[in-house]
Amino acid sequence: MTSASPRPRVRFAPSPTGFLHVGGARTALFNWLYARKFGGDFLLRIEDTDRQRSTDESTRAIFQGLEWLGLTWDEEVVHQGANLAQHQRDAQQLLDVGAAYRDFTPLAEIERLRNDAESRGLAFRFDRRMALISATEEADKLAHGEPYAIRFKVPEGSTEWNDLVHERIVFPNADIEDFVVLRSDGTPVYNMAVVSDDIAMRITTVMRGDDHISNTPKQILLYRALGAEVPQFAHVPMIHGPDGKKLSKRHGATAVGDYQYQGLLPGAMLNFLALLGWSPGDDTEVMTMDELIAKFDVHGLQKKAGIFDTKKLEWMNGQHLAKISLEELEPFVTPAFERAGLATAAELHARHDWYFGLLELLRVRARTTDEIATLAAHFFRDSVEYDPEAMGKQWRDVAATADILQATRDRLASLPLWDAHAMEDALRKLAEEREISGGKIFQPLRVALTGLTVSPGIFDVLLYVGRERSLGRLDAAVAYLSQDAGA
RNA sequence: GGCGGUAUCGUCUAGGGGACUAGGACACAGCCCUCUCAAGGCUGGAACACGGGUUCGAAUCCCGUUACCGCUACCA
Repeated sequence: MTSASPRPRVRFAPSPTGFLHVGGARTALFNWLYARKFGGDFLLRIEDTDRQRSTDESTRAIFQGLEWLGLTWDEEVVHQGANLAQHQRDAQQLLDVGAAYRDFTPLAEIERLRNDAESRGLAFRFDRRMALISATEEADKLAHGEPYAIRFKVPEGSTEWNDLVHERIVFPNADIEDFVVLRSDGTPVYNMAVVSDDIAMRITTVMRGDDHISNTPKQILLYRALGAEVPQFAHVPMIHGPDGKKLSKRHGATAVGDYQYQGLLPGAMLNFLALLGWSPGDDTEVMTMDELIAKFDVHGLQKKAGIFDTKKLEWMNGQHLAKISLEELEPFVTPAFERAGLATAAELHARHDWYFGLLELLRVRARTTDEIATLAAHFFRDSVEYDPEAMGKQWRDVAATADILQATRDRLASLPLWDAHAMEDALRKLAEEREISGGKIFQPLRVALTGLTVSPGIFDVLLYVGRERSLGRLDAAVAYLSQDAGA
């Protein structure tokens, strides 16, 4: 078995047939963490040999997704499609060393036999003898340019490896048929291309989804036949939807980009993904990237598929939202403010202290950056829209409310300084004089200032809405109520 | 069908023979805090798939069963 190299080289090898999937992102993350942890290299290979399904748009989406997550790769991206000649050379080498043979059986014939067997409920298995022909016959077919596939000659015995997450896995070779490595049109089959590329890229540890476990014995056989060192393998579990089936579009958002668009923080996404299928062994959950790197260990990898729980993702995002520095947070929130049409980045920067103070107020109450923008709306708008439910609840007695709001306005207006403590003292005193609870003043006031029954602390709202606008909103509320009473 | 993988609260997980009356987190419920909402704190319900072994002793080791997932292509 191979020994762990001091400088591991790992890779993430997605097919560009769609957006970056959360499952792929997690596989990339584990590889990335492993590389960072041991000072190795994290490489990216785009497996674009399937011309039908591969698109440049998907390739760009994968780059974009990885960049957003901060999962940067160390060397130039490898495009598998560009390595055709190398794949063919390796397939030819298999032929040269006698590890593979030419199969002139027409593809149509194989398909016919397979369909036959299947219609009778039997499993079709390619029989090596079908391809057995004499040397002169083969020379003749070659001379006539007859097409042939190259098949790997699976040896006797069994193939086993020590998986980093599953420990020992053994496959009897008798269960593996002589698989094609190079099609009759000269293109390599998946397992051939992967092994050829991983050898060329000098990959030391192959960490991928456990749906590849069954491919692994074939690949190990290929490494050996090619005289290459067999890398270590780590098969990480899949991600399933809430119904236990493989995560797919019908489960909702599965593309990393969807979450970026919803206002998730990449750090939260990564933290959540890391914990789905991996555990540091203790109870720590909310971690920075540096902590993840420090704590990452393949022994903490789970064998069982995990279910994607968006509730916990949201919670995780809320934790990160509240914990990272405002400087780190700002670049993610400002675009949300711009999208919501609240202010431009320039306007926000011009009011830096006010803006950051506002963020501090709102971030603990939100679970996404978009939600912060939503909560911030009434701090920007000129007028307030009264929520009918809020009015129904806090402004029931119209005349009394107008009266208390007027009194509130007068007290606040008479304050020499627009200061939270002074405001609280004044309003609590007003409540005392009227023999009512503070809430009886604060709640109607909240509706007047925000139109809603929920908001940050009322004195913070007063402070951040500002003196002029606060008093203006109170005037507007009193006018609105008086008009209502008159009607 | 064959082969392979997996199996602890609804979900993510800790656990690697005795510290398990099975711990933490999300979600849920209640309480506290409190001007509302969050956040935070406390409390509660909630799991070792089943059956056999091995052992003085098993969630932990072995075997079987069941369920789920994957592979079984000249797809990736």
